[in-house]
Parts: sequence; structure tokens; C-alpha cells
Amino acid sequence: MVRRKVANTLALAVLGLLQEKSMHPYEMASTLRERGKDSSFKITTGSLYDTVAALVRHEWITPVETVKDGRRPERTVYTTTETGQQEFVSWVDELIRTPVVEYPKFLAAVSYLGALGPERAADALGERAGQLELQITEARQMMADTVGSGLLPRLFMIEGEYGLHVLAAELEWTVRTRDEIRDGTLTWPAADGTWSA
Amino acid sequence: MVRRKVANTLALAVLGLLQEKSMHPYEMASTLRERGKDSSFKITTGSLYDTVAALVRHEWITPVETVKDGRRPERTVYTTTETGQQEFVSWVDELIRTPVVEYPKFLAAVSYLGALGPERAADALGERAGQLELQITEARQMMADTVGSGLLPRLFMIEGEYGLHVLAAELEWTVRTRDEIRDGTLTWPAADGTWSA
DNA sequence: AATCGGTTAGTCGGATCCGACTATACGGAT
DNA sequence: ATCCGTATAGTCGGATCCGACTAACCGATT
Repeated sequence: MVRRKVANTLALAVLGLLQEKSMHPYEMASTLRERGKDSSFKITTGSLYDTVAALVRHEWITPVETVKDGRRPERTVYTTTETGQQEFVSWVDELIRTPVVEYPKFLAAVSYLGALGPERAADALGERAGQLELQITEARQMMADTVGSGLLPRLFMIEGEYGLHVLAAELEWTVRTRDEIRDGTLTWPAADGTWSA
Repeated sequence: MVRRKVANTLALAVLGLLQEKSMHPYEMASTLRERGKDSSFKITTGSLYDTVAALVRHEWITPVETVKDGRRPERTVYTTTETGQQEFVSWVDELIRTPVVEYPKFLAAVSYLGALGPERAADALGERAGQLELQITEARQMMADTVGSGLLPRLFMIEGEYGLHVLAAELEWTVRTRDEIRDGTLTWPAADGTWSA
């Protein structure tokens, strides 16, 4: 299992789009945003053009034509290659099959929760809980709007279901931990030395 | 809420350590690894030295002495500044309080789960489930070893509890989704056109 | 006494990432 | 007619990230 030559997931999104039809980068970005995929992929124009260039270098995609429309900047349209198609599927397969360690900011912060002291920690967790609740209702709403109307088969919003499930778990933990601080189940060590991590 | 000048969480780890005592970078890395914090922070020597340099630039830490020991490379020892101390606490506070959107690889992959077709998708999810189970038992074991022995107060392993909770939720979703594919609750659209994402 | 592997300590160049910017077109309000 | 905001399409320089490397020391083994 050799390290993949283009590793960032924006490349996966690009490959995914090009399975459907040829596109120029700007269209990729707007399409992804339209479909709400911008919560699964971090889409920034800068990165997008770099990523496309990288995919070309490794011949997973190739330019098919560059359209010159009036005096506007040229659009270069790309398609996927055969390698690109295979790579796409096997990449998805691998990402699903094999969990990789990641380093979310919150995990880092929780490592130093002690630094806040019990009151402030409980307060901060409480606020987070509120925010998470908001995010959850919003997400649920969006799913309902899209799937409920029968516009899209459920499979095409499955990442939303995953996201919601994880969000719910995070909320659970956050609330529980706040409560444990409040009711004295989770205690701070006596503040003799510095609170050494 | 101005964008933080040093944004990567390795800097948070560095600040955290320097709250305790002065250190040189190499010692920071080993200390973090000893404490198992290398699952909360991505520690690579290259990044570490860059991060320390950035912290110095912004005066959150400063060098206190450089020890020249025989013909070995010099060690430069750093301490936190007053700004560094404040920044540390307020940064932790903010990270706890405010959820930020992140883009885990798995989320990206799930967005294109369709590309695998039902059998392969179910299979891949099944394998992931197995791996997650392994990770969970391992993590649980490590927590038991460390906390159970009363070596460390619970607060100092709280990030482990968080990690486990989220892992469990991921496992749940993974298994459930695999089962829904297997029993036909989650179906693939007829493969007429390309399976358009 | 020469060699090997592991630990200590850090450097460096290339890859990646991304925010800020450029420049044209276009429909509607002033 | 002109101005303004928005959409279209992409470039570019600087910041960050990190794997691979250097280099000395130490203890055990051959």
C-alpha cells in the first residue's frame, strides 16, 4: 500500500465530479457548493487549481480543451483518465476500509481542559453544547428539505447521516462531561503545584 | 475574535508544556510522547521546530539559554512569556467553546460511498468496523492501565474518554450502515446513467 | 578496537495550502 | 450613460508542513 501520490481529499472530489462529465475547475467548485459537498470537502480556489495541476502531473486527469470566450480568462476543461477512474474507486475503498488517525482541534483542547479550572471548563463545555445543538438542528433541517422532498436518493446524502450521528455523540459527551464537573464526579486535583498536564 | 497568529495545535502543546517548566524542543517531543499525547497532537520534528520558531516570532515564548554540551548540537531552552500564558488559556477556552468545521478523510469517502456499489461498500464498512473495534479495545486497555493504577488523576486522561466515545459512535454508524445495505434498507439507485454523485 | 544500533538534537528543501488579489462581463438601479 | 454589486475564471506569493537527512554520543556485541 504505497503512499498515494495526491493525498488531499479535494482531489477525490475532483475525480468524483469528472466521473460524471468533463468540467473546468471553476465549475467544479460551484457544482460542489450547489450540492452541499462543501461540508465534506474544504474548497478554496487556490487549493483547487493546485490540486487539479497535481492530478494532471500524475495523469489521473487530462485537459481536453481550453475554451476562449470573448476577452474572459480561458477555461481549461478536464476529463478523468482510465488510471484516474481506477484510482478513484480504489481510493474510496481504502478510505472506507482503513481508519486513519486524525487530530481534531477539540481533541487537542480537551487535553488541556484542566487549564481552565472547573467553573470555566464547565461553562465552556456548556456553550459548546449549545452550539452543537444548533448545528444539529440546522443539519437535520437541511437533510429533511433535500431528502424529504424526494429530490435525491438517500444514498447521496449518506455523509449527512454520518455527520449527524457523530455530532450527536459529541454533544452527548460534552453535556455529560459538563454535568460531571458540575456535580463533582469529575474533580480537579488540588492546585498545589502548577496543574501539570 | 481575530484569527490566531499561530494556529496549529502543536503550538498549543508546546505552550502547555512550557507552563510547567522550561524545555528544549527535543525534550518537548519526548515528554509528549511519554505522556501519550501523541494521539492528540501530530508530532513531527520538522513541524515542531517551525512551530517553536513561530511562537518565538510572536513572543509567546522566548529562549532562555542555549546549552553547549561537548561537541553535540546546541540545545536551546525556551520559556513561556506572560502573553504566552494568557494566550494559552484563552486559546483552550476558545477551542472548547466554539466548534470548528473539520474535514476528516472518512467524511469525504462516505460522500462517494455510492461508487463502490452495494457489495463492496458493505464489505469495506465491515472491515472498518473490525479495525475500529480493535482500536477501541486497545484504547480502553491503555486507559485502564494508566488510570486504573491511580498513577494519574482522571482529568489528565479525559481526552482519552472523549476519543473513545467518538470512536464508539463511529463504530455504531459503520455497523448499522453496513447492515442496512445488507438487508436492503439502504439501496442503490438503478445503474442507468452513471451513478452521478 | 571496530562495528552496530539506538538515543539525543536539530537542519533543510521541496511540496502543499490558501488568502488576497486581478480582471472581465453583466444586469439593474440611479 | 454611469455606477455598483455580483458572477465568472483564475493567478500568485508567502506561510506552513513534514519527510529525509546529518551528526555526535553511548553502550553492548563481536
